[in-house]
Amino acid sequence: MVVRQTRQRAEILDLLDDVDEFRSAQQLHEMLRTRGSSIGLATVYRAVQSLAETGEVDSLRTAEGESVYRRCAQRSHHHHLVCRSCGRTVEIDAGQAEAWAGQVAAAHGFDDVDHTIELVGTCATCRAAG
Amino acid sequence: MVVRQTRQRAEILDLLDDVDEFRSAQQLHEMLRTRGSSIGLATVYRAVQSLAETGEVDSLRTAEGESVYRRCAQRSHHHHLVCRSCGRTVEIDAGQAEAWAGQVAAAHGFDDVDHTIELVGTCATCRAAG
DNA sequence: ACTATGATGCGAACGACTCTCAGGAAGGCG
DNA sequence: CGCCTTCCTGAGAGTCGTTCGCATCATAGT
Repeated sequence: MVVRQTRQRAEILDLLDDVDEFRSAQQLHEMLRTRGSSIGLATVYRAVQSLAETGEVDSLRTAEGESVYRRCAQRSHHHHLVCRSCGRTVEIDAGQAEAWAGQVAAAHGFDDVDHTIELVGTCATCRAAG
Repeated sequence: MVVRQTRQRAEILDLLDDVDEFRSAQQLHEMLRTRGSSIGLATVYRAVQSLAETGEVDSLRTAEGESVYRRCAQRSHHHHLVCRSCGRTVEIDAGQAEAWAGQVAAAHGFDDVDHTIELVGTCATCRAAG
């Protein structure tokens, strides 16, 4: 057996289905506690990490260095355009940017190149709201 | 007066001139101590932060969430291609990728878009070395 | 030189995250 | 259905990078 089906993992996946923004393990833990769950913080950290490893959730690091998680619609590789104000997230395909990255890397003799590409801006709604 | 010229800041800039790879505040502190400096860790953190704010050094976050700093040749905006093995760093211009980012953001109604674009790979030397 | 004010260095504090370990519960087996 | 192995859980302690508080120091304008 590889990954055991537990109440806690189910609770986390349920919660992530209800949330559209990237959330930290701490936020998820607090939200679950508020919902009446007795889940522990360490468990949230462990679950969210293993979910990220298997690709069931996406993770990235905020500018402050905190890891945040989100259940994305796209299961395949993609990137994000996040609103710095409300957290609204758009999943984007970065084919062009990745092609460019590959070229640049090859031009300098680099192999096995990983890329980090994330976009943060202010969405139309938040701009209108001031 | 805005930024005072101190022995410690000078030591840090001198050190950064001698180093080509991105280094953490802790590493810089240890290197300075080894060189005989009596500089404090907090001072290194403070100096390196303000230098990053004024653009005198570049900073980025490692996958582990640690902040690392480097004095780059290019003073203008640029990105990095870093060797995951030896830390060798190439400064790259990401005009294409940035244009793409601007388009994608505009297409989704986002404004004031910041981008994070970093490339990590294995350089030719390290690949040859196995 | 004199002084105002930013900078320093130390240790304590902080926050995100991980580890330890005893108890609990999946899930395969008979 | 009950048993047993093994993995998972929860609480608290610990780790690690970073920041804060504060007394002292030193830079740079007068």
